[in-house]
Amino acid sequence: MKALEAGQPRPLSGNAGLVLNRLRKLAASEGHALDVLPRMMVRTMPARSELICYRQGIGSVLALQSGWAAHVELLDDGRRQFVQLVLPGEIIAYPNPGRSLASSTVVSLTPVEVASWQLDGEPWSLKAQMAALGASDEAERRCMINQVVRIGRRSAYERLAHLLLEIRERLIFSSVSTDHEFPLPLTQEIIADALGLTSVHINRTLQLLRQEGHLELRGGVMELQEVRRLMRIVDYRPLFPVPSH
Amino acid sequence: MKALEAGQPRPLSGNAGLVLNRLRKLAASEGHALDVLPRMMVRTMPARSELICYRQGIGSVLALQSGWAAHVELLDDGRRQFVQLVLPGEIIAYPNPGRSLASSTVVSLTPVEVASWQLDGEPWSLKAQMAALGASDEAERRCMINQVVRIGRRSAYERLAHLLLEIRERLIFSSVSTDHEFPLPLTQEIIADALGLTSVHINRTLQLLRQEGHLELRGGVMELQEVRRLMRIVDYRPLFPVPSH
DNA sequence: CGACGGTTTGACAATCATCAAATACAGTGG
DNA sequence: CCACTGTATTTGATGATTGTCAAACCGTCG
Repeated sequence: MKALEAGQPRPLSGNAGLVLNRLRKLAASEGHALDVLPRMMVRTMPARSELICYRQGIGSVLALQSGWAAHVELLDDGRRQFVQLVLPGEIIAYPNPGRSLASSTVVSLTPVEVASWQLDGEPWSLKAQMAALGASDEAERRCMINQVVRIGRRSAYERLAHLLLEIRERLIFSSVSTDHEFPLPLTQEIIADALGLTSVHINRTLQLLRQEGHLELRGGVMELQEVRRLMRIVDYRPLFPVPSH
Repeated sequence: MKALEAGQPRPLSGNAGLVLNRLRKLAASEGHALDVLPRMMVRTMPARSELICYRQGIGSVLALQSGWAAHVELLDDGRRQFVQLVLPGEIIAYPNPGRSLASSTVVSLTPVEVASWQLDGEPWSLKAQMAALGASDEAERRCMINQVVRIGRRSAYERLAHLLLEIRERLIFSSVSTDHEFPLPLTQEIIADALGLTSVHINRTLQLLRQEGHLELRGGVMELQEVRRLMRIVDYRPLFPVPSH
């Protein structure tokens, strides 16, 4: 039931960058202005750490300063399902008034830096923070809906392409990647457990997508080709409203 | 984008029963006392109505006074996935400060009565209401996690049994059914679209479960046999903490 | 009765899982 | 720098689960 033990917590010096930036954007989308966050602490943890544990109390806001994580569920015969990925910059969990127990377990998929801070401050600041967290929650919910539809009603081919498109969009939103390339530090087995497939099948599907010229993957960097076309092919709908131009 | 049009809204006379009862229980689990709700309106709608529509504004709390509904997603080639069922007594949607747009479409699966009321009142009452809605949200999130794991990592046999067990538990929690019987007014096609399978396969799996003596289904009433055993077989974990005794 | 929606059945095909082994790759210590 | 170890990827062969298509059946309602 303990978690978040590795690494010494240290105050965050320079860039609260990713996290703060993303929360600003989310707050803005709700019509709130978010300037600064309370003093952050950062803790480094290796891959496969439990960042939070189901039913554990949540005292502060936790976010991924860097690295990847996921909400995970295990069946008693060893089957594993990643319910939802948590990408760099995104919120891991936060204390929601009234329900401050974690509703699922979150593990790191890579080495991570976990930022944490108390949810407080001046009323106006707090309001902006809550708005940002609410918007984050909302986005998370949409991702989970995507996840259900992907797994429930799409072929392996579609699942994989759709997930990659979603990762791309979320990473772009958090300003960690540009239009056509993004880091993908996941093993094929992890991808499999995120998509309800086997790693063998992920491997073959990946090859197929590569053969058909939809993607290139070298050294943990994914490059999707002709994103718009791929979106049409697998019926991908943007999570965030597209800026009209 | 319009919704909730059929039926005349009428004030709820007698029993706000199910909904109120369930919210009371949820509030209590958060340490709040919920006595009464603001004046409710009830509206009757046929099956297949859109109760709320994705991105539609939500002005009041909506709950299922009676009947069944579901959050639904459609792919452009006609594939359908029910992301989550909404059972009698449960909340359909409510205006969350900061994010008051519906995050998915909800349709009725049977004729329904939709109760609605404004989220207001004395501060202490409002607080209790928010606590109840928060707890409802939390339960919903757990259901969605269940849904992802079911679809992602379980066989057809397990999926069906697991879903039935979940429906049973939720209906018991809302006091609409007793220990060993519950109404199941869903077609096999609806169940299929909830489980990411085809109706043909649902049919065969149902027969199998029946043959093995796990269930009996007559006239829309489901009777699960030896619930504890079935729970063990499909690794079902209760949504709500079991009252210790 | 006829029509309609839902269920049931059968034959067959496709997708995806399983198992096992080979290959590539990264880190570690000599 | 190289062998050595462990983990991740790739490949092949085979099988199980689930989907597809089509038709028959059944109950209800007009």
